[in-house]
Amino acid sequence: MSEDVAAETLDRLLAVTLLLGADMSSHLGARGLTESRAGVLHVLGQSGPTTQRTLADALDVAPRTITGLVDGLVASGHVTREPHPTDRRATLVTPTEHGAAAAADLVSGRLELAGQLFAGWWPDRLVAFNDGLDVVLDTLQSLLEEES
Amino acid sequence: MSEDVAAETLDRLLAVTLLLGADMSSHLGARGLTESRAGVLHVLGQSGPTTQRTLADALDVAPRTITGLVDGLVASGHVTREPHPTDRRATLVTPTEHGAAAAADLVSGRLELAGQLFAGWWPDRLVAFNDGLDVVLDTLQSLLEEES
DNA sequence: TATTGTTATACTCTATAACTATA
DNA sequence: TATAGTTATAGAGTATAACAATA
Repeated sequence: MSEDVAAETLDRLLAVTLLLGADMSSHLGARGLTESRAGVLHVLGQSGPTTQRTLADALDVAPRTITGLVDGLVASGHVTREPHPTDRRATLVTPTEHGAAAAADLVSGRLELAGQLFAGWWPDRLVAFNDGLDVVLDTLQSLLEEES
Repeated sequence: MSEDVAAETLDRLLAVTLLLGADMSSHLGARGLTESRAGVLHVLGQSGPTTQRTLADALDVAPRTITGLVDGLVASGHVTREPHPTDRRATLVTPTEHGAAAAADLVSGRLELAGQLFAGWWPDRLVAFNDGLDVVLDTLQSLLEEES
């Protein structure tokens, strides 16, 4: 009985991830961004001009991948490559005005989405749902640590 | 105040989707499958031998994409291409024993994951969480319809 | 010797257009 | 004429290995 409900819940959770992903990437596409490139922009928005090596570590991705992502962001005018002031090996990736505006748009878009999703919820329900997500998050983290 | 909680909740939901995706694909990778190829196998498990055209419609993907996915599944021994008995244009994609076993494994793996995630939850909490997900699902569907 | 970022290469997924064989 | 599946081509993301320049 409870197992059926658990399976249903997982199904719903998976369906939510699908739709959430679709919604996010439709917003990104409208701004000429992809998910990975938006991730780079997001890190830049929080840390300011950043080394590609730092970006690779922050996004847990190979340095070569950052090269490609930054190539794309430079081509679309979201970002520039500047020489590092003290380390001549490194380059600093810096958002342009256009890129900073896009990053700000994404943040406000996420706030708007949060509002749309949870607007009609009375506080207790929202808090309970949030707690539930927290438990799921912890469990998933433990599971992933076990596997690795 | 409530807006902050909403934003936090969305953040947690996004974090859950990330970890869930990581967990799923680690299981898939262990079986030599990718997400899309597992989707093909899943459809085959439910419908039996299937035309590539039908697969493309079921997965909402271009026919050319199915060609690639089936190529991969044939190479990994999960699937065979058989001539269609009456329509010589079409090919029937059929799971091998290995493919059928992998599909069954994925189903039981998902049940196991559901158990691990929600095992310790008392029924009321699980039902409430499930209802919350349902609301989120409905809202997301309306949002996506608006956009398109 | 270690690190930064590159080129080279390869694999997966997706998509469009043009084409062949068949219905 | 329409359909099934293909080749051709392209772009996105990821990954490994080898390498140049610099620390």
